[in-house]
Amino acid sequence: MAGPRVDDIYDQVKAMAVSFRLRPGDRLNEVALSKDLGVSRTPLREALNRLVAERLFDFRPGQGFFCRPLDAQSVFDLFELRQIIETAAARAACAKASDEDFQTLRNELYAKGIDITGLTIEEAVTRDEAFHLAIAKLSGNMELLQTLTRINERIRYIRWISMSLDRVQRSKGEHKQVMQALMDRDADEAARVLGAHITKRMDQVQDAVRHGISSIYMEGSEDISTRIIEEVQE
Amino acid sequence: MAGPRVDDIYDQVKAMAVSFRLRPGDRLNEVALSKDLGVSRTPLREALNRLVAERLFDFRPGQGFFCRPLDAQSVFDLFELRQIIETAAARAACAKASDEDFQTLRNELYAKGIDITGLTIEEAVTRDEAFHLAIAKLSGNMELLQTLTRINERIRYIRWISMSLDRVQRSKGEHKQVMQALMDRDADEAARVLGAHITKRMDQVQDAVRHGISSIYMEGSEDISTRIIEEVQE
DNA sequence: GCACACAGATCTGTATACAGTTTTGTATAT
DNA sequence: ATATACAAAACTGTATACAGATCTGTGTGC
Repeated sequence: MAGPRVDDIYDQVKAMAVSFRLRPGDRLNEVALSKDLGVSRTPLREALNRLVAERLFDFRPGQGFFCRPLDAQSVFDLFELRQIIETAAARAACAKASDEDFQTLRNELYAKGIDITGLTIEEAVTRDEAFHLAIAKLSGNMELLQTLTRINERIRYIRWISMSLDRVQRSKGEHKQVMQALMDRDADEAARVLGAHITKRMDQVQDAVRHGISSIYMEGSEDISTRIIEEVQE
Repeated sequence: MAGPRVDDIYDQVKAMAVSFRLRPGDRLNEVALSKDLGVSRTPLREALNRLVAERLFDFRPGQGFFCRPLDAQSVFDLFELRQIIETAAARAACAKASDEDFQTLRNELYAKGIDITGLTIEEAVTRDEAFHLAIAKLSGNMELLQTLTRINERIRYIRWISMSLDRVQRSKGEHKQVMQALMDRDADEAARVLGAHITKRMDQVQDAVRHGISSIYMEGSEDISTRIIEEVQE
C-alpha cells in the first residue's frame, strides 16, 4: 500500500506545531517522535525540513529541530502582514469577483459565521478563518491565498488563546459590514472595514501577548474545546 | 569538519532552480544530482523538501521532485503580490524608519543603482532587488521582508529575461521619485510611485511572457552575463 | 502500422547502521 | 558549596541497502 507517507507525516507534525502540542522552544526528539508516528527518522526529517521552510520549526545544525517560539514582535509582524494582504485581497475581489461569487460567499461562509453559539472556540476560529480565506480566494490570486494560509497557520494558536480570553466573539457586525461593502463593490470601504476589523483583533492579541506569552504556552489546549455560551446582540 | 551540509545543499540547489539551470517541468534525478554535489540522497532530499515548501519544486509521490514550471498566471500573481507588499512596506517605512535610515538607503543602495553601465544584467537586477528589499526592511516588519524575499526568488529569472529583452533599464527616474517621496515621508506618494513602477515592470514582463514562456526557458543563461552598454538620459 | 502487454532497467521511498557531535551525569578538587 | 574535568549516554547527520513503484523499450498480435 504505502501511500504518500511524507505528506501524512507533514500534516501530522504541522498539526502538532500549530496547536502548540509541541511547546515552542523545545527541541524535538526525532527518535521519540518517529516512534510515536510509526515511521523512521528519514521521512520524518523530510517533513520537518518542509516545516523549517515554513518557519514553523527552527533548525540548528548539530542540534536538530526546535519548535519555533512566537515572540511578541513576530506576532505583531504577522498580524500586520495579514492586514496588508487581506485588505489588498478585498480590493482585488471587488474588481475581479462575480456577483455569483459574492452570493456564494454570503450564503455559505458568511452565514455559517453568524451564529457561533454552542461551537467550540476551535470551531469558531476555523469559521472565522474560512470567511477571511474565502475573500482572499476571490482576489483570484492563488499566490496571495497561499501566503495568507501560511500566515494563518502561524498565528492560529494565538487567535485561539485570544478568543478564549475574550470569551465573546465580536466579529459578527464587522463581518456584516465587510460583506455589504463587497457586494456593493466598494473597494475602499471593504478595505477600510476589513483593515479596522483586523486591527481590533490585533489589539486584543497584543493584550493577550502582553499578559504573558509564556503563560499562554501552558494553558490553552483545553480552553479551545470549551463551548461558546452566548453572543453579544448586534 | 563537516559543517552544515544540508544548508549548503539547499543553497546550491536553490541557486540552480532560481537561475533555471534546472529546467522547469523537468524531473529531478536524485542519484545524478547527489553525485554532482558529492553527497548522498538523504541530505539532498531534505534540502529538496525545503524547496518544495517554498514552491520552487513540486513533489509528486511516487515520481519524485520536479522543477516547478512558472506559468503566466503565477507570474502575474507573484508580481501583483509583490506590488501589494512593497507599497505597504513603503507606507510603513514612512511611518517607522528614521531619517538616518533613509540617508543610508540613499547613500548606499540607491546610489549604487543609478549607474549600471558596464554591469551584467544579473548584477543590475541584483542591485534593483537590493534597493527594493532595503525599503521592505525599513518597514521594520521582518515577516514582510522574508515573504518578499521568497517572492523575488521565484520571479528573478523572469526579471533577468525581461531586462535582457528590453536592453535598457528605465528604473532610474522612478527610483529617484520613490527615494524622494520616502525622504519627504509622503506615504501616499511613495506607495503610488512604487506601485506604478512595479506595474510598469509587470507590463514588460507580461509582454515577455506572452512572447512565449517556453522560448524563455531555452535562451537566457548567457544573456544575463552580457553587459549593459548605455543608459537612457533622464 | 498501431495498440497493447510484458520484461528489464531505472528510480523513488524508507529503514537501518554507524560515525561524530552534543549533552548529561558523576566524581574530584578547590 | 561551587566549579571543573572526564566519561558515558543520547542524539544528530549521512551513507547505504533494499523493497516497491514507475518508466522504458521491445516484441507480439491484430
